[in-house]
Amino acid sequence: MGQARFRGSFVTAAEIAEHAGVSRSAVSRTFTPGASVSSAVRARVLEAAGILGYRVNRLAQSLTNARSNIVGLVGADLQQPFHAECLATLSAALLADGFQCMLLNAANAGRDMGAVIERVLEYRVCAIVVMNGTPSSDIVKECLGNGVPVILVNKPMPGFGVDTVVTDHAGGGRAAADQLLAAGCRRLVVVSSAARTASLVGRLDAFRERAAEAGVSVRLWQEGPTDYAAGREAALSILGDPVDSAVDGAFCVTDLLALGFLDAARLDRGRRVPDDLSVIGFDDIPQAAWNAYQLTTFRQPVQLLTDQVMQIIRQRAETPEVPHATFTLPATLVLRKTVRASAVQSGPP
Amino acid sequence: MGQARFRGSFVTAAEIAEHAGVSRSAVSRTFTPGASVSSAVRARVLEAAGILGYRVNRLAQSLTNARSNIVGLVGADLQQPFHAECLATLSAALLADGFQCMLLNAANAGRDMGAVIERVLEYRVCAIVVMNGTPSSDIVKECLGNGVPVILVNKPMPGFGVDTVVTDHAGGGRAAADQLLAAGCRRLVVVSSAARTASLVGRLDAFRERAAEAGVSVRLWQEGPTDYAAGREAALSILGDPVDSAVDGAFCVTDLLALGFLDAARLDRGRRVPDDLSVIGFDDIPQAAWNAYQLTTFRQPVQLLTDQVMQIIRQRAETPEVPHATFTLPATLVLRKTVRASAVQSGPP
DNA sequence: CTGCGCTTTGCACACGTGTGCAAATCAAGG
DNA sequence: CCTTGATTTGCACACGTGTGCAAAGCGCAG
Repeated sequence: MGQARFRGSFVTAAEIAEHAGVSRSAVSRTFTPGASVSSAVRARVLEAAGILGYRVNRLAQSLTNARSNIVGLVGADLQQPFHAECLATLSAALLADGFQCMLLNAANAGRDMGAVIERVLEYRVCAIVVMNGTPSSDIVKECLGNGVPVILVNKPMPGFGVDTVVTDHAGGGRAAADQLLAAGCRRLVVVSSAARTASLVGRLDAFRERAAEAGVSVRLWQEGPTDYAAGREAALSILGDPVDSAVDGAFCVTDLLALGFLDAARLDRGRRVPDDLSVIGFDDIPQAAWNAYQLTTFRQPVQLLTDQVMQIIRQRAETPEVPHATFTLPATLVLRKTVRASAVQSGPP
Repeated sequence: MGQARFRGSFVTAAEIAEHAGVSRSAVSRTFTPGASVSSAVRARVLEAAGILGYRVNRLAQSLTNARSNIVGLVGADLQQPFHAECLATLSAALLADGFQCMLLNAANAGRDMGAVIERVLEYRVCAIVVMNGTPSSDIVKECLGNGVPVILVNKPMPGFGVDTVVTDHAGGGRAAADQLLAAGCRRLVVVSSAARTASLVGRLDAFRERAAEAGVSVRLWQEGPTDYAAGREAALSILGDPVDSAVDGAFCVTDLLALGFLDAARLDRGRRVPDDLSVIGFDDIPQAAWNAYQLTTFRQPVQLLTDQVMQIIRQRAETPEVPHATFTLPATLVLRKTVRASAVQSGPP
């Protein structure tokens, strides 16, 4: 390759044109699919581009289009298994479809998730996907006002002009109650966190409702963050309590909570799972399948969620005016070994 | 706010200028720190910008600078706990320092990690950070030729004009051997994967070397991927083998391997850890601290690695010509409960 | 050879911003 | 009032690209 590669700055189309003895337009057209260039010119341009190491400048390119093909990906707690899986899946899908993704880590942001969204707006992103967390309505309005579609994952904001892709949390919550009831559990507890997230509340409420229908009351735990340690705290407290310690079924609204709950129940409180106590989680993070846990849980359809998000992005790119919608995708039960087999369905007659 | 916010496209500086009755230069200078604008003009510009919802177009801005303040973040296996932690920490640090990060998920890329790097070069990134995986030397040369600094994490490429930030894998490997030997283990195994990554090999070789110095031979396992299931496979095979089943100390070069190894050793092969068998991991992923495992391991200094990366980026932004270097940061032993306490240091006389 | 239609090429403008340079304005001292 | 110096303002250009439009080239039938 040419020595020009080590000049310390990027090569422009004009330099390629000069080197190939053609006009700059010819260079531009060579790299524009469907443009009209003779094969002779195209060949000379490509040769020069190869020698000099030319790469089209997307910044300049996006300037004329008034929009880049960058998608802003907003999320918090990225190191958490479920969020990491969403991020990995989404970013892979975006790249595969020719988009670039800008990652907006709203970790230390707390309530000012808007601050990071504001910053990515400056890059004229063609869409913003909020993987978790709650953006303020002001910043959402600003995005929409600038023609940037906003796609929320697991965070319904009805009537806001956004597209929403959610797991059927309520369906999962109901099914969780059904499982525990079928397993014969009659002293139930639902373990959540202090975060009143729509997805967590959706699971929780549906669970309680179903249990109520069956005439079973449910102890409620909603304290601390949504992580392993909080799950442990819950189990230590509940199973150590003279009144509540008789619980025989726990629905933890998150796998992380469930795994912490399991560890404390077994190791600190001496419960046998599933013989003394059945436990169900939600998300199906990789760790739930580990042999030390074998957690029965509900799998969020991450791939389907991602596919739907991609479809919305493509859709809005060409037809921005299509009405906004909410897409609900089912959570599927993953039967492992933390729920007692119900006598009726597993035992032979 | 004004109705103009719902026009469906971005507002330009020219429109602000017209609305405020000033020149476009005045608008530009208002948003350029240190530029010369009277407070009266600035106030009118800011008011108009607030009403119309103006955001400077970074794409156009970067056009003149010939460089954006976007940093390319390249990595594979993003959903893996250690990589997710690196990603979360790095992206947070970049945002805090005023950079934007473009995420390049090389997941399905296999060997063509170069393809994603090529694409991000088109955005005139001001640096590329490779969190894991191995970029081809060609693509690295192209980055450097275009004046884009390349920073490799845990992946030394000496003599390539790149900056490198690595954990002291060899130091960790040696210390791991010391720990197991001090615990009285004499039949050692080191569990790795088929991936001959520099970091994994570094840990492995140092461990074997130290063991050899002590006159202890080490069984070597290097099969499959670097994940939980592979760790399980290793334990099932090794501890089921009539010859090798007497091993009493295992160094797994990754926590994921270690946790799989632990589960299979305890649950499938009936070993008591640490009484029958001591296990050490590497990385200190969050799951290693969970009560079901309490894995003794080595913590990679993710925050220090990140700090160092940020320092290099800032450094190269202002002084590109500074010589390239490799920064080695220590791994720290995290003592938990999977290594038998050595009689000499813990028992009273 | 001429005329016609199609393909290819180059010119010139647009995109939105930063900034050097000169003009204009302002403050202050004589 | 004038003069001097400092500050502010606007003009015009540059950044690198895509593309409409007209000119030019080419192939082919008449």
